Amino acid sequence: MEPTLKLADQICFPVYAASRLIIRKYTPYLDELGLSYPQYLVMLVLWEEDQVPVSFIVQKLLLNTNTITPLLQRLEAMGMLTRKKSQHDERKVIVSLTAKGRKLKEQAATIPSEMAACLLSKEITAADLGMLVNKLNQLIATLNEEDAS
Amino acid sequence: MEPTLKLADQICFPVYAASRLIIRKYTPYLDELGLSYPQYLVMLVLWEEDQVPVSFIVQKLLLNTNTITPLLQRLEAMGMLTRKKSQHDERKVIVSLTAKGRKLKEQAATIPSEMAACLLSKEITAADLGMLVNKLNQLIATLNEEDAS
DNA sequence: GAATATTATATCGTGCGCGATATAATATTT
DNA sequence: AAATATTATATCGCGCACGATATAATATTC
Repeated sequence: MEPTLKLADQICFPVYAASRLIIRKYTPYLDELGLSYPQYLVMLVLWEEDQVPVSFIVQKLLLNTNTITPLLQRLEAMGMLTRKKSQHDERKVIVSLTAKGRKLKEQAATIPSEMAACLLSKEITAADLGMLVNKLNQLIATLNEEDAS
Repeated sequence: MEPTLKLADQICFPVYAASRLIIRKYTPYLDELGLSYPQYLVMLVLWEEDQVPVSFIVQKLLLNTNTITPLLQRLEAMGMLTRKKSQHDERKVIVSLTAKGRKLKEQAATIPSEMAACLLSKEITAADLGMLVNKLNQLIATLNEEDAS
């Protein structure tokens, strides 16, 4: 398929639109937790691994500190986490969940399966979704390694 | 694959991250045109069909007027388009390209193939991209029709 | 045809995303 | 060990996205 200036032909727009629509679909569930979508992503990272430097979250979410720092400051103000300078290297800031932040994981436990149900349809099976995740992760890897150079 | 609270397992994050990384990759090309990515999308719509109401662009890009109106105002200030009330229905605002806006299409003509080249790799073929576009469009259709209800 | 509902667009406030820049701490070089 | 470079995080400014609300024009109902 020769790429053209038509909206539907390009990969960029479907990915961009799907991202926004999926996030919209998450919103009612996340409202119950009092989290925005990016805040939810930060919590997902910390629920997997706690007491990590800011750089770890930056790397996982493929965002920069100019986005992550304000996000963490808001989550700190909400009482979900703490930010404290590392003793070994005072440049690093270690992010740790509070009890409240850890507790929230239980409340979030049902979200993934509820969301998966929202995305399935006659045209999109669970296998399709798995394949999509797979190919998108390869695409991300390609785009990300070029960045490093 | 049973959905879990792990970042990598869910569809949401890969789509979100891929969207941002693809847009980042567009940026140097769009800088030459003096356009942001959302502004580029508006121009893509108008290059396909000119003299359309705001609602047409809203529908094509799956955005709302609270995003589109300021976007159009900036593009108008840049001299790319004009906004004029419809004579038949004064609620509608008709968006039309200026000569400058039409002219920009020529300069943008090389972007799609340049971008496609950026996204291809050992792991991602042109056929993969085609399939991705296809499945994402189905996903968008599913998410969008539920909205309408 | 006056009252009400609907439609189309605009405005406002908040939280991202990100390029550019700043700052402070550690590493490296000389 | 003083000068320089690098690393880790933070700040600033601007343009999206979007929920909530406003406003004006047309349609519909009574």
